[in-house]
Amino acid sequence: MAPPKLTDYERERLENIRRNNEMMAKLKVHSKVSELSNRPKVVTKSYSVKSEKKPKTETPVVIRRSLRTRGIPPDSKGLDLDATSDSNLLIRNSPQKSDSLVQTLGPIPMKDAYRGADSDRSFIESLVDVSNKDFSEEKLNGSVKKRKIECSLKLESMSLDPENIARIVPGRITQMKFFPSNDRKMVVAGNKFGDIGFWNVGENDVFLYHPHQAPISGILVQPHCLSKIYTSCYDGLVRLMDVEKEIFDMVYNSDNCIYALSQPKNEANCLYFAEGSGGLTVWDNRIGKCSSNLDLHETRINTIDFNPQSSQIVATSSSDGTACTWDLRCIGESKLTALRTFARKRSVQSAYFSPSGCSLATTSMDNTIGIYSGVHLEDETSVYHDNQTGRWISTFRAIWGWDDSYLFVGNMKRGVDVVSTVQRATVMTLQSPHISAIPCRFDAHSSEVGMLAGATSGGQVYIWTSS
DNA sequence: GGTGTCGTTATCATC
DNA sequence: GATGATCCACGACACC
Repeated sequence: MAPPKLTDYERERLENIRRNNEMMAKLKVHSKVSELSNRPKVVTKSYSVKSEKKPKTETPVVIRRSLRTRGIPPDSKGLDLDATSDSNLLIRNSPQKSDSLVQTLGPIPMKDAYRGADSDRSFIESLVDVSNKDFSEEKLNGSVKKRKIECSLKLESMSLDPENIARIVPGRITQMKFFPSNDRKMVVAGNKFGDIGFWNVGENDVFLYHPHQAPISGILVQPHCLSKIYTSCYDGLVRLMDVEKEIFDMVYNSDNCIYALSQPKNEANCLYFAEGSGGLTVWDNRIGKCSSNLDLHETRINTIDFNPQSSQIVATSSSDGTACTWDLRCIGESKLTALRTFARKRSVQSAYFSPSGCSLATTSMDNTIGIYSGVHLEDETSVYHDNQTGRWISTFRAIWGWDDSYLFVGNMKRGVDVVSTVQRATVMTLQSPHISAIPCRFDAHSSEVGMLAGATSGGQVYIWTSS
């Protein structure tokens, strides 16, 4: 088959991509964190390219738009799996679709997605090893053991060791998670370009992959099999990174953006993702199909969170200005109605259940953090918090710590505000001279009390620890 | 009510 | 230290 004819514009962009890839290789994305952290000043300076000319453009952002949003009637021919003829793919700043730049549908070998200069073999083998080890121990101890956390967090003891700072991906981090492992302190982060980076906290190596073409909207490390990691993306795809098979498999492909990804505890068979304008899609892995497609909100759903005590109860937050709780047992009814609706004055960026499942915390663009408690979450408290992040910083989302006492949320002065649910106020701010940007996305380690990861729009991850 | 435009915000590489 | 590029979040506003 003859190669597609390219316009000057497309040739220029391909050349940019090639230069970009060369730069990433020379940068040694598989880099030494020590090089970053040994600097006398803040670590953000460390990603600069020494004697390298940076390409002007990054990998193009492929945006999917639904037929509905483009005012086109539904396609009667169904999904066209030939990427080169997929008219739903638009390249930003490009007036026409480009055959060479559209995303790959189907599985991508990890070796093709890898962006590091050195081999990722050690990373792959260690992840497979630790996954098997964790799984065997779990089987020995009786499966699905719920790990009880003795929570005795002293906020004052939380500190930021410069060794625990790394730039994991280029550009803005949109999602970041700890591996749900008791002994492994591994962080995985996704950025706006569709990259996924891995960092073993404290170690030197960072491993970067490029499985998606647009902002990463969800990362799910399977708790009972750490070598399987689901990712969702604005490009409309859900992928499964299977480290044993060494591929990024394609699970789901949509014309709509996917804004969030979630899964109930101990329920590996189903995936829930926020699709398009207010939709919640339920994907059943056993049959490889959607089992439900629910229209829950007027506009995009930003987060999906399951109640830790009841996997049938889920909370959604939406840009329509509400957070809602839902009972999925009623999913068969003609129209699912919310158990409760929590109305805010502006869009709601997150709604998370507390570790006990007894409270719900929302973060909204109306500059509040809402805390709901009581048997039916009827008791409402609003704590003022400046959530005006603008377009360059990922929106703030207050997360719970290791019990129902505290919430952690970034602030515009490069600190981490700690909100006490008892005092109903911000009681402390974690700060450090080592922080060079605003930490906007957070995750609390599942078993290590006091280990909190914060991610920035510059690709850095900061790990606070408690002594 | 729907659509389009614009202002706001921070980070980082380059000069 | 100053400057320019970034660009898919959101809300205000104008216009139809």
